[in-house]
Amino acid sequence: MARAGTLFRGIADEIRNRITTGELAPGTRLPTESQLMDQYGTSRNTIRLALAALENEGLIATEQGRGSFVREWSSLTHHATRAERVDRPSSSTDAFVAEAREAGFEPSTAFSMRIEPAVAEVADRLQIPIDTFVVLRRVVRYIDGQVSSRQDSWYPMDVAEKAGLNVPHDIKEGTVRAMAAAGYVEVGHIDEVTSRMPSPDDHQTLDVATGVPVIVYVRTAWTEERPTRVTRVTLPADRNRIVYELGNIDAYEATQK
Amino acid sequence: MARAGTLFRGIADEIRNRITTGELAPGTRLPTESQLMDQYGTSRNTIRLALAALENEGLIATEQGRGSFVREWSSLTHHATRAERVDRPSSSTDAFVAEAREAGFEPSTAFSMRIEPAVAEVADRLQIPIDTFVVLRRVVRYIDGQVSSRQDSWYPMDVAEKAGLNVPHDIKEGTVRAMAAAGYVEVGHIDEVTSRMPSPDDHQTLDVATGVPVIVYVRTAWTEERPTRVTRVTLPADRNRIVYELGNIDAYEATQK
DNA sequence: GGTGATTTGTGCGTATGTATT
DNA sequence: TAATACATACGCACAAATCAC
Repeated sequence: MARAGTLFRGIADEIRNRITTGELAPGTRLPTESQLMDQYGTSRNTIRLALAALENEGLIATEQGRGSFVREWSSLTHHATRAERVDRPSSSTDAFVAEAREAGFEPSTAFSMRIEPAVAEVADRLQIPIDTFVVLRRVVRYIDGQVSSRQDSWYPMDVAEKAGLNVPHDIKEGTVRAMAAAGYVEVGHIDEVTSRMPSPDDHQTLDVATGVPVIVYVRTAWTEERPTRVTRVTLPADRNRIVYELGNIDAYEATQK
Repeated sequence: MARAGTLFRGIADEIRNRITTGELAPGTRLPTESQLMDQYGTSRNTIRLALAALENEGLIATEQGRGSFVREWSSLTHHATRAERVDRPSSSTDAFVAEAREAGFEPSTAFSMRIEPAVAEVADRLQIPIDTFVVLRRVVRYIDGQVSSRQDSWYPMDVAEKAGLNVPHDIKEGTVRAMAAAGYVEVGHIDEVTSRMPSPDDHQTLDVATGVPVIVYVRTAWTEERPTRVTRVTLPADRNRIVYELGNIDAYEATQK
């Protein structure tokens, strides 16, 4: 019962302990605000400060009319190196579907395409002038109806046209393979991984709650000649992790047996 | 002036707009709570709800007695693939120092070592029983006196002894090279990248503010025979990004000229 | 160096709205 | 419909940190 300097922090500490020790398991409902007021002999305001602190740490979620609940952080693996490897039979989407089904979930995807002027983030990486038109292909992935990730890929206009990417539907063999068939063979890429709190817009489009950051990685891929693709993947951190497999994977898998 | 459903959200929206449009630049001080009360004709409580929302989005930082300020998100690059490459002359620490100096900062590092029983997170990855003793080597990196990252590496006892890693000081040639010299040649690794809100402990040890997530990646490395190392790097997201360079980097660098 | 003014932090109370049960 | 529970908004007081003089 180590009460910290202030009342509400002390209360938050105690509840946090009960969560991290497992006494309050994920999904468990916390006592109501009234009960906590009685229990700690404080005002409702103080209780709400404590609960707000825990919510912003991603530990609990409060729902109007229902109560506060201990939040669960499951994690589906996003294979950053496996998804787009040309020498493997699975395309990016297929890897997601396989992973989800294996974990016992029902995956689905929504696809869209549009042509837009390149913003600085994209133009710089593609080495083209800002506002040059580019093709944006978006894939939103769902798990059991909830958004799992959003993936935006931008292609230079000429590359997209020659590879047939400027079409409003999914490409079964995968865009990387379609580009390779058109002569644009990717020989490398750079991934920039960052994390931030969701904007109000993200709360809607990604269905991500308060206290849960999003992971963002931006992949710039190129051929021997020039950059040909920028892909940005945005993932709610409470249900995703990114995995990079590098080097001799077989040696590791052998140790698992 | 699109006021959302509630007062404090509408106020937060307006201030957020002034920040994202650049009208309020990083470092700028916001109006005081009293001024905002007058400006919006609301109670202090409502103003504080709006400011708290912005703080938890990582947009502003409030300091007792001073005011609220627009937060800056700079980003130093953490080279995940470059740091430990054996075929390059720089060790992990050196890469950090070079990167920081190049960006005009003054880097420093603190090192420590201890022997401890392996927790599940480590034991599972090293394929050893829980509570088996392992060597933990910790590197805390600083930029201008502020923590930039914390790196913990765990080694199986026998590996650490043969490679001379169970010593309480830095190893100049790098631990990966020292292990290779002892016959433990890494042939691959897996990185698991996640993000979460800082715990109260992180707030202290990592000097990370409210509304700023931390990025965590756990690297499991192995030789042809078995896992030999688990490294966990924890980075405050407001001043770091992780970069993976894969494939033919030279081709990309050529396009930059 | 100190004092008072300013500014945010903590805590109390009350009332009403809205979603759920 | 009624009761419960969280959300929003008002008010007040004092503490703690900072700043200007």
